[in-house]
Amino acid sequence: MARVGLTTDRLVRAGAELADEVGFEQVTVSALARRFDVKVASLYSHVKNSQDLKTRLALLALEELAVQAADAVAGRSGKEALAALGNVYRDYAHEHPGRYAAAQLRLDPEAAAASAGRRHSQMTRAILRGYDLPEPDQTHAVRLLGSVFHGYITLEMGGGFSHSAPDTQETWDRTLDALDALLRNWPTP
Amino acid sequence: MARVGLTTDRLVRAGAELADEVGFEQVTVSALARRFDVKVASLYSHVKNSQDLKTRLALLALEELAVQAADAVAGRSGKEALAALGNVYRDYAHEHPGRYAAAQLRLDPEAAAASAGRRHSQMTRAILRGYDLPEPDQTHAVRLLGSVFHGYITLEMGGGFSHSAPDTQETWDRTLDALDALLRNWPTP
DNA sequence: GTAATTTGCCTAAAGCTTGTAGGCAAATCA
DNA sequence: TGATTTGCCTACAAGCTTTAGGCAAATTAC
Repeated sequence: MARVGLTTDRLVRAGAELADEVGFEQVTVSALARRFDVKVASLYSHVKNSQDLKTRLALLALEELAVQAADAVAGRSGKEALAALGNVYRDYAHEHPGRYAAAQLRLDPEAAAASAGRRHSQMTRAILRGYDLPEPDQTHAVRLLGSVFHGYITLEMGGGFSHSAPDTQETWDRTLDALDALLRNWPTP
Repeated sequence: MARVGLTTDRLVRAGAELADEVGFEQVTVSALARRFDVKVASLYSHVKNSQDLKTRLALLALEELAVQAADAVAGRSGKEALAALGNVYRDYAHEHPGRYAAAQLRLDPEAAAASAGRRHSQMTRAILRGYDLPEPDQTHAVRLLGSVFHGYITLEMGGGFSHSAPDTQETWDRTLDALDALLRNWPTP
């Protein structure tokens, strides 16, 4: 019996490809075994269970996103930085829909702590330096930006904006304009 | 063999309760049969298949949400209307997490057309009457509001805002303030 | 009120998924 | 070359989905 050379890492990377091809929901231990032409039980030496596999996919996606986000934000500020960060998320979701879905998986506290999650919020916080918001408004703004980016991408990819003009790219551009304007004129009650 | 009196409607309503209790993902034909103390195959006379059941749950949730939204918006305008609409979505998600998740199900075109989806976007559009935006900005704003509401609720419920002060109610209030300010000073390039 | 028809829930069975236990052979190490 | 570790295997149990066909309860007709 020839050995295929399975490793946790190869499984996770193949799982990510599979997710992008057929959707995160369809990533199963069975499907992954099929892809390596190997029996299902063989995977359980490398991955604890289905949940473990999905968590690893989420961590991979969060990590990839954090790297790209850091690169995009570096050396930019103000609206340029804002747009760069938003585009990273949106482009990643379009290019890797399965991975992006994986990144939304609800992680248990330990996994969340070990994830790139904190780097993401700090990236957003870094952008806000250009807008000079005092605390706690800065935290509110971080959450608002996260909401808009994530909500927009989810609705756009879910077809929520289909069936109506104008096209979504224009709305995205105007959304970034709107966020920039909002941050520059942040309301203080 | 006593008959339980299954109907499609009772199944869907029970499915909605089940979804709120254990999560939309855990709503299965099996679990529903168990809840009625009936054999699994019996459900297939009332529901085409698992997908059909989930679609019906989504339509129920969209309908309930549309009714509540219409009621909340009626007789209000401006920021009051904006907050009322946002609160309907957010409160519904907190009270009926499973149903809210169901409402996010991607529907096939026919189901989408028969859904309350259009009423939702028209409700948002109605709110914008108080802000006097010209087309196509109005459409952009509809999409932006949808993104913020949906994104915020998803992140809040997914625990994305946990582990950090201040509390989410405050951020929500400030988010509504920010959206109101943004719509009153909508940037035109 | 009884007979005929419809309808509701049943048993049975196949196929797919997750997960565990134990085994044999290939790779690695002494 | 022999001993040990490791990788993928077979076998099996249990849960979910879906279809086919059957019997009995409810409904309708006479």
